Amino acid sequence: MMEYALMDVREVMLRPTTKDLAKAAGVSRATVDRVLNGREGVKKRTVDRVNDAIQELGFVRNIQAANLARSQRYRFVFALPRSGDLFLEEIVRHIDEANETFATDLVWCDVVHIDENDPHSISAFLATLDPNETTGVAIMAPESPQVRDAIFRLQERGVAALPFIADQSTMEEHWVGTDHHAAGATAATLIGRFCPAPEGSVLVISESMRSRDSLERRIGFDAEMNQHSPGLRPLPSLETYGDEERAERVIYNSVINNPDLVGVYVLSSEARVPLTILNENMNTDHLIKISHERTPFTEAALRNGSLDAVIAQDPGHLVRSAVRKLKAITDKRVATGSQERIRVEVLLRTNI
Amino acid sequence: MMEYALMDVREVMLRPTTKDLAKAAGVSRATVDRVLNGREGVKKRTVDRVNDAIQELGFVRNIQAANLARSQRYRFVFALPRSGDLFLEEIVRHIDEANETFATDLVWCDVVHIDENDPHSISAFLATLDPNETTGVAIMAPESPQVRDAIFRLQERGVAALPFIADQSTMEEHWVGTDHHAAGATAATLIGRFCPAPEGSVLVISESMRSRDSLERRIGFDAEMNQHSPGLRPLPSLETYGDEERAERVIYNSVINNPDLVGVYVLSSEARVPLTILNENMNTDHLIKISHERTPFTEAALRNGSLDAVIAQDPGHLVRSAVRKLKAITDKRVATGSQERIRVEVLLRTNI
DNA sequence: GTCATTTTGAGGCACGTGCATCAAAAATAT
DNA sequence: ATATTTTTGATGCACGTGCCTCAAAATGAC
Repeated sequence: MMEYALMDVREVMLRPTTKDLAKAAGVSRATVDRVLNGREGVKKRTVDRVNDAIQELGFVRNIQAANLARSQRYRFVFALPRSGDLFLEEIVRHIDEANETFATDLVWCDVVHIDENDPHSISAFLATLDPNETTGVAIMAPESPQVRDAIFRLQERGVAALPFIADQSTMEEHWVGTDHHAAGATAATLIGRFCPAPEGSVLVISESMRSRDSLERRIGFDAEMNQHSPGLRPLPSLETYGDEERAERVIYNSVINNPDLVGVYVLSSEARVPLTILNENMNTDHLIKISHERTPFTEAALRNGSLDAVIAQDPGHLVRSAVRKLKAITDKRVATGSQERIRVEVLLRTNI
Repeated sequence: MMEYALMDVREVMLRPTTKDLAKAAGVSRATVDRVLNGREGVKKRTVDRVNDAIQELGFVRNIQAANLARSQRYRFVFALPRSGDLFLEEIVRHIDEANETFATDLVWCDVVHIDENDPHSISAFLATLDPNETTGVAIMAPESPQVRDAIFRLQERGVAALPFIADQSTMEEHWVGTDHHAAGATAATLIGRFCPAPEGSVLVISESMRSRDSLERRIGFDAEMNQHSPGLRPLPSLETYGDEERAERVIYNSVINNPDLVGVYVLSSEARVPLTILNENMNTDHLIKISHERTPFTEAALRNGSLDAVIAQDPGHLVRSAVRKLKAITDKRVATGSQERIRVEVLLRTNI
């Protein structure tokens, strides 16, 4: 067949340079430079001529060379909540890994811990960032007017900003995270299909229902339950507020008061506390249990069967996607492609 | 709290250059160049001194600058089977997308179709590749001595080679794909848990069982079934050989002869033919059906409920990982990090 | 027309590395 | 010691772009 013989003998198509652009547009390299970098003092007619030439030649700026020329380095800050959360630990671990992955791209990331419940201090922190030493910030913080304004001012000063995992509704084009509604719905699908009996009530446990992602997961969960598992009855969300004693009390009460319990959905990213309570103090082997995020704890729980499924977002992917997006913003590119969509992953014992 | 005030005031740590290296090692830049690029005629003592300095300074070569200097470009070839397979079409689509994603890295990928069943022609094709115009090849072809040897000769000529999706057992360090055993086991887990009844037989359909991945999936599937769903009885694999008439005949017979059928597992990446046969000609709504790979067909089937789950590997991720690995081999780096592990994904209606 | 102003061109250095040449120094052989 | 060979240094250009300066040309105002 030898079909490969028909392959394009690709004459080594060199990419056009600014020199080629200048020649094609009939201007000097200095003018090309002025247009490319948006400098003042170029007549509209000339700008158009250059842009036409860009189109015609399919010119793409060689970013490596540009970065070299201006010794550009990227220094990104991840502003994360201070917390013992295992999921956050994973995130930090992957930021370290990203520092190796992106070393050749001259990217360096630092982690700074913020007080997620104090919008004022977050805003103050963002105000301290100097565009000369910080290229961009990935911010994981709940929405608030102060934070929103601080992000806005940050961008005006020329620092790229990107909501990270927790979303800021004002800038939905730019953010990194999963579709919480779909995640909740997927938890519902799994509980619905894993339950041997079509009837019973389902416990929903969360650290808090104040954040937008918790609410959206809950809405997705309920919608899916109602529509496809009408026999199952999701109970009102139990909130633990990160307090173990309180968690133990409310969970215990709820299990006692709902003898028809068939499943448990731990909605927040910290699954260890509620699951430990359920497994150690009560006989809940027969319950279908689903939680969020891959951590050493949830992995072990999947393996030993005390957890039936985990809905996860890949922390490494989240971090890398954030870095790529911040880099794209800095380079004034559009971060493109399916690569930046964070999947709602389903983890079972067999595909950890 | 102002914890951020404690943050490292990072004096803009510039990465050391070859100049710094030369000074630290007490040699000239020319000698540093000789050592870095493994040229002849440098005394062992001097080589050691330079390497010590590299360690000490933590020198990392600036690949962008290096590529610029030698106008390096990467041209990779994806050698894929010729076929109307929807999964392959997705792969090709993502190669196109990767050409945009990696444009700024001076990477270009071409697709070449090979005859997967003719090792001789594959070997002949690989022999035509000129290192001057082809930097590396991702090869999706079943194992065979001819192909193995051709890959070996290719590498000797200085062309990077990477088994793609289909694995070559001789080079397991370098390959891109999923753990087939885990994929099969995951299919078994899902069928086991989705089935309302704990008893019955399960149909396993494949285009062919000659390839290693099919065998491994089957082994993983059976092992998981035996251990965790002892009541379910997986039937011997039905092979369609890509022949629709044959497929219709064998599937029809199997459904008739096994009235206790509770589930179907379509093992190969082409799910359209068997699923269409099942859905159109027989009443199989009550069966749990699972297949592989995300394609427009499987997506639609998940949405309309005619398919219960899809075990998938992200085609975009596969392609990008292959590109990154080929690039790393070319740059003589080690492709590092969790990023290169291809996950066994579970797709349900709610997380497509 | 002259003058001021805006727009453009020409040229050069820098970024960090690869690669080449030629001379100087050091090591080794005779 | 001298001749030969091996090892090292000095230097310079190239890659594609950013950024700077100074002069030339074009344009507009009067």
